[in-house]
Amino acid sequence: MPFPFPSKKSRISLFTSAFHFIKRLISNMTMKEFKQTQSLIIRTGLGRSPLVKRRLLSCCCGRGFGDMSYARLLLDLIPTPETSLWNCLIRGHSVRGAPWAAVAVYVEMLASGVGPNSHTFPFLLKGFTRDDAVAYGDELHAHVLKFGLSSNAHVRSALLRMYAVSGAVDTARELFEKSPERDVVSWNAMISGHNRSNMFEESCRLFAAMAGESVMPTATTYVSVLSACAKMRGLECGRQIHRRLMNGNLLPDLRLQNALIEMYGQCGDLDSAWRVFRDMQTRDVISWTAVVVGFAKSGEVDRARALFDRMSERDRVSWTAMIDGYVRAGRFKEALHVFREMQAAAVRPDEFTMVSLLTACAQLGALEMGEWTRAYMERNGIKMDIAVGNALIDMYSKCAQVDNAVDIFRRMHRKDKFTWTAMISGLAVNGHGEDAIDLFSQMVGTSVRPDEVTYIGVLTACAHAGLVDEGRRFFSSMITAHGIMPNVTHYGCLVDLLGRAGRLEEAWETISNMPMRPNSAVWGALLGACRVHRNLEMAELAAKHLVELEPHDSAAYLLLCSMYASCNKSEEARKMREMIRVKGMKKEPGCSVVEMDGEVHEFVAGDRSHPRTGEIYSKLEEMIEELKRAGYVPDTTEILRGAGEEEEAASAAIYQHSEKLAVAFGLISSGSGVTIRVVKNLRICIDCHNAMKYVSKIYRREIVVRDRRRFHHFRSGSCSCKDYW
DNA sequence: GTAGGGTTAG
Repeated sequence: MPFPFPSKKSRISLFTSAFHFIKRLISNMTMKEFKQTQSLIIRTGLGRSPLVKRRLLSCCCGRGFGDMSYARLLLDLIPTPETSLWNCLIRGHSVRGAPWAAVAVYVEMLASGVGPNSHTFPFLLKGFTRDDAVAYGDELHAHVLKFGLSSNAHVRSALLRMYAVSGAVDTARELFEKSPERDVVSWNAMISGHNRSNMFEESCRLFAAMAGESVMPTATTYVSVLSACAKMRGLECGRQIHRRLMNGNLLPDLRLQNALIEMYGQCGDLDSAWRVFRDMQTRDVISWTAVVVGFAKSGEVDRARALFDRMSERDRVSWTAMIDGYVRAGRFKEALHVFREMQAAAVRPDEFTMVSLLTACAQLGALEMGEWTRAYMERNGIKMDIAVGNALIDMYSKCAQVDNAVDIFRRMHRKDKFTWTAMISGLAVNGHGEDAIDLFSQMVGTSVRPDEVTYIGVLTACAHAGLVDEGRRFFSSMITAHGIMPNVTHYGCLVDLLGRAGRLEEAWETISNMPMRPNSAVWGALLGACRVHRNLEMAELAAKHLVELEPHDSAAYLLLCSMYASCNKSEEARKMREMIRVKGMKKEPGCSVVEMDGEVHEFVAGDRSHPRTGEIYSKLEEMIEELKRAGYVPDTTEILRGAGEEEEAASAAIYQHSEKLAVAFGLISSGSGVTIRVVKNLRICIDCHNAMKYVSKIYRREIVVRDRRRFHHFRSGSCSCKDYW
């Protein structure tokens, strides 16, 4: 039944109420119902009205509903669409995360002879990511100027945001400072933009400057500034803002309370974080996640887990935060377990989850799981961003697969300092010192600046490659060329570098002249060098310092013991053992992990907890016999024992070292020729190092042991470390 | 008939 034909004025009001009706109707509709409604509209004659066409188009482009190709058809039905209609289409593509399509529509609009208006650019730029901003940003900015839209506040804020997401804070600032008026939205865009570029002090400075210009902050402003305080651990600044908020009228506000929890949590003030959380009337998943992260980061991962278990809703962020909490706590197996729970809960992981997962794999040396993670990303279309790339490089390096790490490195289009640092260190610890140094010179040729961690990789590379003079040069160039002051770790590398090369006097001199107190790593490096270069006198001095720094660790004494023994000073060795026993010093329990079929198996010395423990021990027994037949003699100098204990007991203990158990397990649970990879928490002991060489030869297996300091690739009876470690 | 700024994870 057609509508009656009333006067023009009442016709407009009738149409208006019809539009509102249609709008309400359409908002919850499927596309099919929408098309049915549309045919009804056409039949009633309403469809001829440009207003109705616009409404239909607008609904089609809305979020969560509609169909862009159908919207396109509708637009094509309009003879000469004006800017607002094109804007609808542009907005549709933007909210659907397809900024390139939005740009294409914009270009088409221009080609059809229609110019943009002040609404066009906010729509167009809203969906821009970093890459879009880099690709189209400057040209679109030129369009803004050409069409005379640069004085519009909305357009300017959209441009500010665009420059901020691409990391071009300087351009954003220039635009901001040239603005005729700076309203609160543009200040907010500047503050969040600096947050995005990790320039948190500048965010706080802008916040102060804003007050100087009497611009009233909004809730958005406070959220951004609190986030900056959180990231820069600015607890005092954060507290001041909290006080201001309590005196103002903005609280309670969910987003602000979440930002407060986050700020307190990151700054380590868990009591305050908990108080804010406790006093909230309504909490969302972000509130819960923020408090879980707070506990996890302050080392209370079990408390974090207890809260996590109480969450009624868990999204990918909360799951990832929990995984990361275990990674931070060094509980990598549990991290992997949480990931499996996440999958069981059917929550889709993203690239953040992958980074945490890969970090756990790297630390465990779990290559299979790491490879699985990579394949999982490809299967599920999780994008490999720069952080994922960095995590992959690290994972492959820590699993001794340098070639794969290099492959990832080469394929990364963008590289940040973490990328370069991961690759340089990866090459260095895997024994490719020269390549690491080559890479460093390439890095210096780019705009990416090395930091103190990069230099640790560089110095490690020099040490492993025996490049003493280069190492010394790099050490001075870090100050002169890059303004980085060496810390105690750098001095440790330098001592290691000189010590390995047998320049013990220079190493000693370095320690004497360093501007800070040497730590145990520095003395440990010297002691290790003394052992290799058989300088008992200096070793005793180094050990003395080491014991002062770590009185409960027997490592230094054990090393001395073995030196006394090899210098035929058995009486000193005996006294040393006696002292260790009397002082009740403990050796940190050694622990080795080995991955088989994607599962991580953990062994401590004398471990009998493994389900296949019977088989493992009989293999171990057989293995020791084979080794002995081939000429292996157990070396028990590093074994703690009392005066009455016999050699036999000492060898029994040494046979059950965790890495031997791990290798025995590897031999029974993998096919012939398969490489066995073991990750140990301590340095590998002399006897195990020797035994591994025999195993690699007798069983024709490649064995890779990653210990606390480096990799040992055992192949055909010898080790890549050339017996220096 | 439509618009700009924000928070949780690496």
